[in-house]
Amino acid sequence: MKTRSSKAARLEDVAKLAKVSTATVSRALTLPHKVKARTLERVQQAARTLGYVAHGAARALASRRTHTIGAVVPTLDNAIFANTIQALQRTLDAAGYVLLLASHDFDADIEARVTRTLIERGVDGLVLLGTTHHPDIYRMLESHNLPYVLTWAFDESGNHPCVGFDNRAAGMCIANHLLDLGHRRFAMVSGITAHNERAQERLAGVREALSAHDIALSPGSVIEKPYTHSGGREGLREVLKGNEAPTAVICGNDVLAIGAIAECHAQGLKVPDDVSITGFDDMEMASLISPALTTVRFPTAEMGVYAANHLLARLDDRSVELRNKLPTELIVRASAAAPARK
Amino acid sequence: MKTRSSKAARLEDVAKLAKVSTATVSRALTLPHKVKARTLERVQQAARTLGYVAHGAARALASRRTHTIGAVVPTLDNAIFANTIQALQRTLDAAGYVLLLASHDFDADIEARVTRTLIERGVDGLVLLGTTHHPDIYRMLESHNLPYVLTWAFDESGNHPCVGFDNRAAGMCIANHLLDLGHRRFAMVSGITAHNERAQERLAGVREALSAHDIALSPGSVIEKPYTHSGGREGLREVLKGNEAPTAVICGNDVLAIGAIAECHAQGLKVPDDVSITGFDDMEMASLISPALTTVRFPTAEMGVYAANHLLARLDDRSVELRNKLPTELIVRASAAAPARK
DNA sequence: CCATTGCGTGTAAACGCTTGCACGAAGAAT
DNA sequence: ATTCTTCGTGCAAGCGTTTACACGCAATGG
Repeated sequence: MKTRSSKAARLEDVAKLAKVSTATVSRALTLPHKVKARTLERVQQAARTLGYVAHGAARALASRRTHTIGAVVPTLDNAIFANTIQALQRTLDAAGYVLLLASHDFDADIEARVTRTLIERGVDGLVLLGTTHHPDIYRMLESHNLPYVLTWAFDESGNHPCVGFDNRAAGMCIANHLLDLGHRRFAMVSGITAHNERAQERLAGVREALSAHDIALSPGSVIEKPYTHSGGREGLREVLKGNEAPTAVICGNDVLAIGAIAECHAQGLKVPDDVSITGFDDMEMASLISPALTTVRFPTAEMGVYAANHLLARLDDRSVELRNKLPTELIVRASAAAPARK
Repeated sequence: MKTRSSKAARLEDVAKLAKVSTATVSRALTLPHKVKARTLERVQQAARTLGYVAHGAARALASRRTHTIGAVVPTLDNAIFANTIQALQRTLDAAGYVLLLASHDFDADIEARVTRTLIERGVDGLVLLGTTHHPDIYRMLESHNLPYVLTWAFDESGNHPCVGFDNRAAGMCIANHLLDLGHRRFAMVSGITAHNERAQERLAGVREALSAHDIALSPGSVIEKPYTHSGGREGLREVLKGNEAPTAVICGNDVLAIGAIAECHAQGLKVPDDVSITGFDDMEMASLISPALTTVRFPTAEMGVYAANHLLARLDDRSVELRNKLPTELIVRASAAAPARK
């Protein structure tokens, strides 16, 4: 039963109907304990009959709060980021906040542009992914005094609030596992390392672990590809071209690894008999493909939850630890085994 | 080089620096062709030196436009929805719009609540998924006169703007394919059909195709499970319990199908030799698992693009067709084959 | 019994922008 | 030269809230 015909009800309409001032209506709706129970009820009743829905922009303008958090991610096409975002959104929603989402496809300039757009839209806080960002981004964050938190990476410099884990340690971890299995000839199908410290760190971790065994990755055995299945397929093909075929191929994430495994199948290579393949992320699919993927599990959903709570706390002027390093875990499955003796 | 110390620059600051009125600055920034080239340049220069970023809420309040589009999806954890959202966000971004995102985990009440929240935040338009929604949602859309578009389903009633495809036809299509292969004993691991016309329609389509061959799905051979891998695994187990084992199991989407195939592997059943498995969606993973999945391809990204353009057109007062039925395509791969002769 | 406190409410001034209207200048038409 | 447009700009009135402050009243304490 709509009472007004042309336009949506405003605070003033509710006030009139409840025979109180707009101030009281405003308080009744946002700080219920501040008004007498009797008034509260009248106001609520009036709001209900009018189908009142607050005008967010007006509210934001007056209160200088939008109750909106922005998130900028490389892409949602990778299920693993979608996972973090899903957790983030859920946690924000429970606290009455809404998520503004943007993606940039691993392009630093686009990232700067969309971040600006989000700030312009008045987000109360911002979730970014990774530590490497366009200087403009950090500049805007600072000049707007905007709470933010970096995810998916742990900022060793200590300059930025962040929640993440040690990508380098993860790289070392997987490399050591393969070394333990007896592998000595390695290749890596990495993600694009430019502007992506996650990819850089994983590669660095691998290199570090290998060098402890006096093994170096030759230039031809490190291929950078976009984080897609076809990137994994191509990467595997290129890595095989080298003079000495690797017995283990470390992929920059599970998507690449799954692509690489598919390519092995296509080429008649047996995994792990002919070649061991590993990933990073432990996305759900990792356990479902065959052979099941050996990988490193990252706390994707936890990061979303933590990022949300971190920002909510700061917006509430509650104190929080600025940085949070979450644990990772080596997940041993079937895709990596001891190399065939030759 | 920040010029102001404490607070962000406002329009007035820019105006002062450029020695024009705020009106002119506003116009220079939003309707550049309305001001003289010389003035425009002065204003832009001033805006740049001050690092001016418009205040979205104020702008929205005055112009009654937020340049924000809301989207409400069941979940992002299914890559296939993430795919549509990714395309949606990209298209909106290109037009200067921003995406407010919410999810509800297939809960109709949560959906109504978050939709309300988005409307409250002042979205200019709304993208919903499916045709079945809480009456409150349609009520709010109407009373706020809010442009919206339904996706992932084609509204046969003709009451709603939509972009989607014929889920029932897709169901018939996959069933007919299996019938053509010679299957006669079927089971279906469906998604939860309550409040989900997509799941209902696919099931109905399957039933319709089978009944043309005088085959009926017994109650025990239709299992409803959440759209998760483990749902697929459990579904397959339960479906196998019936007195007559099916030679073909139609799964409600690819996620269920992948789970079902994994369960077959776990049980030592060969796909497709012992049992054929099919899905819906043709998510990327469908072609990468083994056996590769026979499924029906849905135009997921196209829906996102179309939904964005549809809303953008209406917000621009350009005319658009209200409904758009996109084609689907049977993708024949290895997971379904002729049943073994017995 | 008066002063003090606290509570519930109203008044009105922001909040930072957009935009209808008015105005003057300059060019076009008569 | 005079009138009519057109163009570029400024003035100022909103847009729909929140919130500091003021006010009146009741309860409390001395």
